[in-house]
Amino acid sequence: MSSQPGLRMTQQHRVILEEVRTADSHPAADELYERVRSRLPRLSLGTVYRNLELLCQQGLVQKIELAGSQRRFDGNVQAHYHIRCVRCGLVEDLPIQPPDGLEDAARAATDYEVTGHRLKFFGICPECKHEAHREPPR
Amino acid sequence: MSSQPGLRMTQQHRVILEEVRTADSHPAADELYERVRSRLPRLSLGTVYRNLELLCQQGLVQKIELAGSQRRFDGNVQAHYHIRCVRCGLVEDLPIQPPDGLEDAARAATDYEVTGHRLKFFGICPECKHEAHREPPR
DNA sequence: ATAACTGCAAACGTTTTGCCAGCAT
DNA sequence: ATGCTGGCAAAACGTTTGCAGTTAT
Repeated sequence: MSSQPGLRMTQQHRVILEEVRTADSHPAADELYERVRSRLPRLSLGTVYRNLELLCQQGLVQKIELAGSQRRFDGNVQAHYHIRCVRCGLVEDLPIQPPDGLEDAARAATDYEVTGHRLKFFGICPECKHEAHREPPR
Repeated sequence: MSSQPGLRMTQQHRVILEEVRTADSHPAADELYERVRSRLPRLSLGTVYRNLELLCQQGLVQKIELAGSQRRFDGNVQAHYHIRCVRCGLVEDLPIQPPDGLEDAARAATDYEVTGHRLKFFGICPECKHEAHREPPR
């Protein structure tokens, strides 16, 4: 891997990637920071952000954009959708197929050169359904 | 309108709503701040945020979440999708229908109580297609 | 009198940046 | 020697909050 000119695969780079990939939830930068710090205690938060940005550019990690709250990251770069619990903020993968002809419908409706889409569902996770009353995410 | 107990329709409230609705693009809070300030020069940015929050709660305005950049607001609260230009950041409405059975497919794939979804397309707007090289959004 | 709202400024949390040292090439 | 990278700390950014004064009920 890492074939771009002048790109070094450092320890930090590798460990951060490993941790995004092994995280069960879709971690935010500061959660990742904690996780990686247990392996590289001198790591700085700035480095986490810098490396996540690099990993995204290399297509090894995906940003999950949800403005207003924190950005989250996903080590699974296959096309897939997410569902987010509106109570606790948890984000999970949702293994469903892209609807047929979705982007074609978009192309028919606009002059944009359509390059992709993002589909996110909202709902209440099983745990929150049962724990009736909880603190909202933020 | 405005029938909740203890909710006042102030000048700021009304003008902010008018400006979200008349804005051609989907404005961010600070763009709105500028627009409204040309009509109410002493208005503060805090008031813009507070009123946008109220307007969202009343269902008169919709937040468009795109983390990493700013939050944007939409005076059109009908169900509709958006397309965003990956070069210049412009957000426009996209008048297509929700795919049939989309949320049902999600329900089948998860234990969440699915309450909604958000679908956003990405692409390159006609203007950017022609102006070949431009500054990226941020 | 009470409660809702405003302007202003300070505080907040997240992300980005500048700087200098270290290390791989 | 060069240049990418890291740690650290400061800055920047968008957003929220506390406060004191104002206005409508």
